[in-house]
Amino acid sequence: MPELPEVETYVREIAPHLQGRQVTAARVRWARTIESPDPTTFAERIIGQRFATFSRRGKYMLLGMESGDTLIVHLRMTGHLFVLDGSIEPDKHTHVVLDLDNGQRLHYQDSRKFGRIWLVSDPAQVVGKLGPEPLGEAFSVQEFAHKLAGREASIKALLLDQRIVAGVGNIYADEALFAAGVYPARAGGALTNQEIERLRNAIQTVLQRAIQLNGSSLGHSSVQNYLRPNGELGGFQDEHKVYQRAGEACPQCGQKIERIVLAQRSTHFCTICQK
DNA sequence: ATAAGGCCCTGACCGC
DNA sequence: TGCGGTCAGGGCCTTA
Repeated sequence: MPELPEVETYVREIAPHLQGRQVTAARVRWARTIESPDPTTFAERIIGQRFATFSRRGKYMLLGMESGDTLIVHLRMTGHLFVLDGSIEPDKHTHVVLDLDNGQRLHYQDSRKFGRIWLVSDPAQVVGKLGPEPLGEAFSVQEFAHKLAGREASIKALLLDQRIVAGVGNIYADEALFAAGVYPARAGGALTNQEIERLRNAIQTVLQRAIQLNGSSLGHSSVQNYLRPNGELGGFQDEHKVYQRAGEACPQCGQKIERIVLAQRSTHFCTICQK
């Protein structure tokens, strides 16, 4: 599922295909994909606009238009963006199609229909409540410790809370907790300063390595939850130490990796290495 | 304010 | 082969 490294890869790889391109037509084939404005207004408003800037905030892609509007895309579980030749017709899972002035088309495809798209004048109305970027200076040990202080919820649940830190999802939460040697069910407020620092560093290390490898691709050919815009797989799934490896040997100690459910999410960890 | 549970969705997968 | 049930999960919403 697209988390920070996957969205980062998306932004980087799709930018050259969209930079400077003008939208000449827009089709919304599944209305609920467009969160704001309403789908009809969305289509009218985006026609004639030109892509100018490309960035990411948490798991949100921010495509800045020349007009000052921002096209915001959240891929959620199975969303994909592809820039394809205009001769290729959208498949049944393609919910939004933008025609471009060079004959190509931007397809938004999402088999589970969880993903959402916004066209707004102020991105803060969508991403304003997010916590700090985990790879930025704002994600300090002190700030992190402050957010965890007094919290009874599991550290796993808190890592998934985008107001605490933006961009970490189920995969990278499990991998970072393993790398930091922290048991996922521990109450967030019970972590020592040393553990909080280890966890912050682990989040950064894991995310940076995943970005280097263009993210993690999991799933099956027909329900591939993440593909790069060119259709290729990411590479970090081969370096997952615990995620979706229940029953396999821990790469550090050989103990069997366990799977439990926390915050309604599968959670994978080593009973020996994570305390 | 925090925590927990439901909801949205569809395809894969399992048991019969 | 077909059918029904279960599972996965991000973010938002409701409930306690």
